[in-house]
Parts: sequence; C-alpha cells; structure tokens
Amino acid sequence: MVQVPENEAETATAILNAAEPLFAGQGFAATTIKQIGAAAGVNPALIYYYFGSKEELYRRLLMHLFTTIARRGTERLAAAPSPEAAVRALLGVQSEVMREHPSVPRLMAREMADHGAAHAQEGFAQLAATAFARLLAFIEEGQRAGVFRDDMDARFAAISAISLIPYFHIFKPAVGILLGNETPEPTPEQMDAYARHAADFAIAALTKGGGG
Amino acid sequence: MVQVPENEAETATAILNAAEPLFAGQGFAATTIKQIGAAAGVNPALIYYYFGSKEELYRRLLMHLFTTIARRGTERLAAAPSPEAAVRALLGVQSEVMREHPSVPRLMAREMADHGAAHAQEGFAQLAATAFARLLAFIEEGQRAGVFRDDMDARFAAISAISLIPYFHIFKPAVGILLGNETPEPTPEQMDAYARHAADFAIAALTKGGGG
DNA sequence: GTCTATAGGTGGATAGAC
DNA sequence: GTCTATCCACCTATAGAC
Repeated sequence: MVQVPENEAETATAILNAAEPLFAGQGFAATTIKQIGAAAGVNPALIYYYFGSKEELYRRLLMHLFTTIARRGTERLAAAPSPEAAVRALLGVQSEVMREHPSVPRLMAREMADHGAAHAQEGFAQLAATAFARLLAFIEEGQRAGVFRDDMDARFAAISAISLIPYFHIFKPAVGILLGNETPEPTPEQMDAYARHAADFAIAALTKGGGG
Repeated sequence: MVQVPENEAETATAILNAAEPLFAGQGFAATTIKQIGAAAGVNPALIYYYFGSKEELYRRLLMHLFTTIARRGTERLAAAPSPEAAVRALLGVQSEVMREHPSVPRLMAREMADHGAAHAQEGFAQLAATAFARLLAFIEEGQRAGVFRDDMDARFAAISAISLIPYFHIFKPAVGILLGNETPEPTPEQMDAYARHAADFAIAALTKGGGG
C-alpha cells in the first residue's frame, strides 16, 4: 500500500534503529521480526531482504555500537594531557555514551550473559586493543611518574576504573532504591552527580597519598 | 517408565537446580520447558505440576537466590569490627557468592535488562533494606570517625564499592582479554587476585589521606 | 524494493491414563 | 506423582506477485 521505493540506506537504518531498543529491552529470543517491522514502520519481510536473518541483524547492530564506542573512547583519550585527565576523560565518555544510548549497557549485559558473549568477542577485542590499551598506558605512566600508587596492578586498576559507570547504568532500574528514592530509577540529576563522583572515586583510589 | 514417587521436595529442587544455569546462560525466552525437564531428569509436565507456569518457576528461582544473598551479606556485615573491615567483608561475600554461583551475576544482569527488572524489584528492595543499609551505616560511621573522606556522598561511595566485584563477574567472558590472556575468561588465580585488588581499591578510594 | 500468503517447525500448556 | 499425547498459538523464513 505504501510502496514508496525509499532510499535503500534509509530503510536499513530504520530497521537498525527500531531493533536496538527492542533487543536491549527484551533480548534476542523474545524480540520478534514482526515487532521490529512494526516499530520501524516497515514490512517485516524487508528485514530478510536487507539482513538475511534475525541473527545477522543482531550481529550488525552490535558491531555498529561497539565500533562507535571504541572510536569515541580512543579519540577522547588521545587528547588527554595527563594520566588523571585520561581517567576522567574515559569515565566522561562512558557516561555520555550510556546517557545517549540507554540500550548500550543493556545490550552489553545481555551479551556477557548469553553463551559467553559469542557475538561480542570481536567487538570487545577491538575495545581492548584501542581505548582500554590507551587507558592502561596512561595508568602505567602515572605510576612511573609517582602520582599514582604503584602497589596496585595496573590492569586490575584499569578494570576497576572502567567498571563504575557501566555498573550504575546496568543496574539503573534498581539503583534508585539504593539511593533512597521513591522510584526505582535514579533521577537525571543523580546520574550527573554519580558521573562526577565516580571520577573522583577512581582518582582517589589511584592517587598516591590521596587528599582528604 | 520410571514412575518412582520420589520425595516431593526432591523433584522440585531438581527442577530449580536445572533451571538456574539454563535461565542464566540463555535467558527466560530462549529456555524451553523441555530443556529444563531434560536437564533435571524429570518429565517436563511436572514443571506445571510443581510450579504452575514457566514464569512462576523463574520468579521462585530469583526469589530464592536473592534471599540467600541478602542473608549471607547481612550476617557477615554484622560481625565486622570496623568500617574498613565491613567494606572488605562485603566485597569478600560478593566474591564468594559469585564464585560459588556463576549464575548469579548473569541472572542479575538479565533481570536489570529485562523490562526494568520487574521480577527482581522485590528482591532488590530486600537487599537495599538489609545488606546495603548496613554497609551505608558503616561508611557514614567511618566518615564521622575521620578515617573515611567526608567529601564524598556516602550513598554514591557505597554503590561504587559494591560495583567492582559484580562488574568483573558479569564481564567474565571478556575480562580475560583486558588482562592480556590468550583466553577470554580470567583464570581462577586472577579472580582471587582481583577480589583482593577490589577491596584495596575501594579502601584506597574511601580512606582519608590514602597511603602510598 | 515492497508486500502478501503461507509453509514448516516449535513452544507453552492441558487432559487424562496410570 | 508421574507420564503420554496433543491442542493451539506463534515465530522464522521463503516464494512469488506487484
């Protein structure tokens, strides 16, 4: 009935955009081709025309998100003037990305739980080789320079630093309760405030002598 | 063919034990009644006899796990002689529970991603009112006593402290890559070592003046 | 490129024998 | 309490018209 031969890219993009929140919120198995088609305003059969299968659509979606994240993280870290600035920059990027794309923490959590992150191995290896490698180098530099404590394993410290923001976002539907709210979700103000806190927390843990 | 009227509790327990890793590894929708029956060595129809529905089985499983965790956490915290000991005790419990029940971090991650943690709200509220409330009281006590820095929001600090171990376990299928391993999973030794590191990291972040 | 119709397969749930 | 047989709904994927 519609039959408007739109731009090829437009339809494929509409499908990807519609699929993102559905896969994130319901998981791969519970999300149906018909739901995606309806949400995208597109005939479900077109999903097969453009992506071949439901699983291939899912894979493409994950790859696109991982690539975006890795690039943004790497860019921001490249501009950091000091180890402390680098840590703050990375947590800042994490917070930004997860605020803009609430699907990201949920998709990541699911990928880890699903059969050992089969689909995401590739994307995670990419992240490890780019943004995480740079962060690790900054932390080691800080240790050599004497500003970061050197009685901590640098890799462990890097993992601890990057864990704070994702945890908060993955557990977003419940942290409001921990914060003493009426509602289970945190407010936007609390999310901003936690992003600042997390950076302070990480720096306090890493820095020699601290500073009360 | 078998038809051995076993103890009622035995069959129900076998079903719960079989369902746990299946729901954790595949999610609710992808796990079938037949899979659970096969894994439990039980006729699939018995699942309806004992639990009524697939969803009710899932709910019972989650409730049981949450209750176990809340109790263990609260017990251990009650015995802590100081704020620092309390933080170390809680991270120790987290690590123990997740080592013994690898399903726990995966089920939690899924619950958060699925429709706003609808099934887990209750369990999480329980955790917030017991173990988390105690941890928070210890951190505030440490701040008043002058051993913990008081320029940090106590609730945020508590969340940061409890985030480290769960993140490591949720991302277990990938942290090996970040640690520079050949295999994506961390080794048991690395998991032990990270548990110690996480406690040190949290204490370093919380403590006034630190200690290089 | 878009749409309709449908094939083919599977899953949750129940009825009823034992 | 346990098991068999089966109903009904729904889902992925494809064939083929437009």
